[in-house]
Amino acid sequence: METTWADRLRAAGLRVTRPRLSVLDVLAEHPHADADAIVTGARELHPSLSPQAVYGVLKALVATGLARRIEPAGAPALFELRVGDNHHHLVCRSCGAVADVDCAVGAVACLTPSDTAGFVVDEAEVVFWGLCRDCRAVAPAEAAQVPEQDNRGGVRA
Amino acid sequence: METTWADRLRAAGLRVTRPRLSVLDVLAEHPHADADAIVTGARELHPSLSPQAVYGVLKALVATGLARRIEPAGAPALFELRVGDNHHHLVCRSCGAVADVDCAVGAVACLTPSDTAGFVVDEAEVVFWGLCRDCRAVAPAEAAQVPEQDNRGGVRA
DNA sequence: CCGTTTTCTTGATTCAGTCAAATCAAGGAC
DNA sequence: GTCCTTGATTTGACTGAATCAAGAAAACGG
Repeated sequence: METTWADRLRAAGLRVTRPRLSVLDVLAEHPHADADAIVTGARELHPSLSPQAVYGVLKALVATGLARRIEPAGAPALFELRVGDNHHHLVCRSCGAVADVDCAVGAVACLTPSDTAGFVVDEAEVVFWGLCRDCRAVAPAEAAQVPEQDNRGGVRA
Repeated sequence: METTWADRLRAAGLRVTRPRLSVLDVLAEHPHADADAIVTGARELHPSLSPQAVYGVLKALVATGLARRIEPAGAPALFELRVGDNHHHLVCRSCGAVADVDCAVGAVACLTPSDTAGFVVDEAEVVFWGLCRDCRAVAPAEAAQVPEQDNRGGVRA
């Protein structure tokens, strides 16, 4: 990695602090971590780190575009460092695992709703819901009737 | 409307109760109401209605497929009665207004991510973010730099 | 090394939503 | 029509994510 996290923080007009580097480190290792996981992970590098500090750091990172916040329905917010590359997400209904997926073929069509109802659209967010490989393996029978999580609606395949 | 709400409740195996009819009434009038708005609205028809009752009713409606729950990032959950017609949503970053949008041309492509990473996808959820007509009119200057809500990331148009 | 400014810490608070026990009503049986 | 069983609602306490505020600490330009 040529540009260090410290460089990127400075470039974004943020001071380089230990909590911020710790959080960035955790995010680099766990690309879709929630605030709690980040606190736990970052404490290995900076034991005195408080949850509020993490929230503050994440807010700063998101505000400056270094990180992105994603909020899957029914789960705490997740944070990721992949920004500006137009990717979407696969979310497992069972375990909540998240995987990145590059813009699908035909994605451009997604950006042009048939009727914008007067809205000026600046972003299209796509979330694919399903079961990850592990959860399929663990509970293939329950796959048809996902427990506690049906009827989120939307486009059915 | 030929089939009444009472009929639909019975068809779904649910008892016909005043709280449920009140909630359905409010949802019919406000197609994207949050729990709080539903409580307020339903109390005009049934003053003693408690918030927990509304949560219970909504849970039952969602579980039986009579209603759908949508959870825009950063806002309380909304509920709607349009189910099973594969529509998506336009959400205003400024005021939170939600509008329905029928499946865009090319929507089928949305259901086929280029790489599913081992997931079995059963649903694709699409949310279009932008500014509604009213908010554009009120604050055309702030439109470029949306207050308190930037960097949600995703596909940029 | 010092001072200013940003950032972090500590603690309290909000808000959406859930859980559990007790009461009450819907709708079938009689 | 009345009783009874089951399911729904009420009441109240509780969880968990996230935010706010005030003081302490650290970053970094001079």
